[in-house]
Amino acid sequence: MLKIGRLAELSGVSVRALRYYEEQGLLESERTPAGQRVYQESAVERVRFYQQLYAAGLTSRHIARLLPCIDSGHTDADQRRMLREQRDRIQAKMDELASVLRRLDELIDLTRTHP
Amino acid sequence: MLKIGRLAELSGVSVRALRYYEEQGLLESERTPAGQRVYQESAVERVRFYQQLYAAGLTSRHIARLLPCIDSGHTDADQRRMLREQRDRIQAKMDELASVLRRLDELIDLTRTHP
DNA sequence: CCTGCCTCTGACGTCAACGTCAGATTCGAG
DNA sequence: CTCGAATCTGACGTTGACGTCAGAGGCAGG
Repeated sequence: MLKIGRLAELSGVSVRALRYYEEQGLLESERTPAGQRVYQESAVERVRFYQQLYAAGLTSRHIARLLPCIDSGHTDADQRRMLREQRDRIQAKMDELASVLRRLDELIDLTRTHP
Repeated sequence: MLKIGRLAELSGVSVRALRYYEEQGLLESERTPAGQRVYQESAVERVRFYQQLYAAGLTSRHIARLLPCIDSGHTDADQRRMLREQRDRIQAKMDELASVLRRLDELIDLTRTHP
């Protein structure tokens, strides 16, 4: 059982971010009688996963729509379509990054021989 | 010789974006006597390259600092450091994307067998 | 000369994922 | 009990890459 500050530490995000995730419907929390948030240990992994998804260019809304798949393993046609959509988008982005990487490497080589 | 609307068409960005690039010092333009912008054909390629760099997570300022390397092929120590910095950042991001891709693929597999 | 589209500058609007601040509570160590 | 640290809600601020709108002027065809 973690309080919000501890979860923030363990998962490497800010307290504000965790409250924001809850606001967006991504992260549930129990409450103490006084109203303080309490999380399961498993929340650490979940928050880290969210960070990866954000870094991959998904929005809160995308993630919210993926949650049912992640939690239940069950999906309707729409969700499966979205999963593939995001998958393809990420693949495309990787290709683009690879292309930029090659160009930067060329530049680096070029400026090593031409200082 | 291209006017701004034509360049926007050919390079796939908005007219507003082109003016913004100029504002940020990324794109020069000649001017007609009446003050309208005129570009070389080579601007098309350049703008497309900028789009790739933006997509790779660089900011206008980053790109502006890279311009001397791109144009002259000469660099000082600071610029070389920055080139490697961006290169490494992009590599790290690709690794992260690859990781997310694997997880999404797992999910897709899982939801194919568990519809 | 008229007209409809293009372009100009300048300025405010947008969107997402938080940062930050204020003021009030609550917790926990001593 | 006390007092500093952590937490709460609510609300406004930030940043980057543009979108959008207003008002004015330029350009080509008929």
